[in-house]
Amino acid sequence: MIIVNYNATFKYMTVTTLRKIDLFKNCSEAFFQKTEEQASVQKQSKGKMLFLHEDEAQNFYVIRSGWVKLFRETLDGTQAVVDILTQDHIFGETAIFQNNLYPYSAEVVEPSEIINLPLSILKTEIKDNSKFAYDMLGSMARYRRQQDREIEHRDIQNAPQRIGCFLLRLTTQQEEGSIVIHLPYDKMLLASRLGMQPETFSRALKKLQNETGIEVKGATVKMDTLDQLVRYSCAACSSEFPCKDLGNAAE
Amino acid sequence: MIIVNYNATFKYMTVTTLRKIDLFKNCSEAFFQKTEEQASVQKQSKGKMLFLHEDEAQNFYVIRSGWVKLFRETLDGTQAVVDILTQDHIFGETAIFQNNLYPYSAEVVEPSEIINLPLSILKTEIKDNSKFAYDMLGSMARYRRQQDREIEHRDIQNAPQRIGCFLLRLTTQQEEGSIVIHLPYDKMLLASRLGMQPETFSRALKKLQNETGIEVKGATVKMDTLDQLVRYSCAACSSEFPCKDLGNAAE
DNA sequence: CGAGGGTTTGAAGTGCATCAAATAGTGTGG
DNA sequence: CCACACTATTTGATGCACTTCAAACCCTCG
Repeated sequence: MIIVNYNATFKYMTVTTLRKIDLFKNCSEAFFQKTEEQASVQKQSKGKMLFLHEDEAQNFYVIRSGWVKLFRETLDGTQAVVDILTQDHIFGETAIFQNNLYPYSAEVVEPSEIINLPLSILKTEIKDNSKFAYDMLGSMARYRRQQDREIEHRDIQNAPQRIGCFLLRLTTQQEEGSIVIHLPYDKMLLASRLGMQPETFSRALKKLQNETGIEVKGATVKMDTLDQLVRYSCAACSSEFPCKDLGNAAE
Repeated sequence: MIIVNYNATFKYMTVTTLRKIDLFKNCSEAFFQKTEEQASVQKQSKGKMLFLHEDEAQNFYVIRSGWVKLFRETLDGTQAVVDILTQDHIFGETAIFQNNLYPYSAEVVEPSEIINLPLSILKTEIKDNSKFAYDMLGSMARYRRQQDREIEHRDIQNAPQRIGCFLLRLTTQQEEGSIVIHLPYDKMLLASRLGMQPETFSRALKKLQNETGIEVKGATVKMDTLDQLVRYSCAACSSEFPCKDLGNAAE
């Protein structure tokens, strides 16, 4: 009896989570009902591989909490990070358009709650609900824009600037007084996210301190104002400063 | 009278061109009729700017022939190439999802024929025709995949390998005997497309010759077999060799 | 407390960028 | 058809940013 109730709660929470996600705002009741019936939610710990690049895809995923790394690797094991996602983001969904093969591997990098849903539900909703298809196109377009920016950054920003830019995108919209940022995951991962070595990250962060007067202690970054950081990082970027609106696959 | 006939021919050709493009295969007759009425085709020469980053967007574009560069630039004029497109590819269409602002600038880099179409036609078709919306999602997913690969390449391939990889993607599927490739546009542009300086491109191409035995003369590249090139470039990539199926915005 | 990873620091090497200049190629007007 | 002007491409020399390898330090968690 306890188990049944627990599952019921879980499933209820799943739909609640999905309803809060902007991408699903125009989804049909049929969609939500099917997700309620077929979702499974799992608590995953660091290191768990959810699927591998080129795996046959049955499901897509929604992150309820935690962090997940998407990446690909070459035969010799060198790995390239595609993205690192958190709460309310979806992944694995593009397999629908890729012959049902995942275009990257997915690994949990912080303790996470992951919602697991059949791709078929999503596919049906896209085909039957043109509003949702439209929203999904918008989401893809934003993601594409973000990837373009990523390529640009790696072309024209140096390591300290890339870190500064990343920090700026972590700040919440209107900060007042002293600004405090917590790095969302460990520095090794951050380095790979930004396309550099951990050693380079460490040195670049130190340089960023000297150049902009931010204070770094462990995973905490403090500063009085964003101005310095903006002047330092955004000079080497084609976007104007409050550049957070570029969005992501789940928005 | 002559002018009228000429325009009629032009418009007829426009629709013919669009019908051949895979992305539009499921478009409605209403769509094709509207494009016939509202399309304008222009011959553009090298250097022509079609629109600027952040411009208010009214139209999207289809390339009938030639080459177009999409790029963004920082205040100091440094530019980052987003993509370089040719025949049957569309661009500017994502402005629909970006508050009607173009997310990049577009410049003609070789003499080109460009078809000019109102975004409203496309938007209507997406909303009314779920098959087309679905195809468009597929196209976006493939583009996204391609961008992911681009980031990966810049991370883990060096300059000569990136050139080799690019050459491999230029070869047509089943080559027999001696293989000849013509570089599609000038080397400066190619360099920026691959994220390197012209000087680096020149040296890297020479290195690629020494390492793989390809013969380069001007814009022509000759080789007996792809094997050498595959071994040299694809080692530093997460995709298996015939990796051309990754597609593009127009496919 | 000790083991094992994350992080920092140091030293050296490498690849690409940059600056400068020579050379090749292309289109122009005479 | 040639010479000039201009641009693309190549070559050389040098510098810098990031990587790599190695070792120390630090943290946290059993």
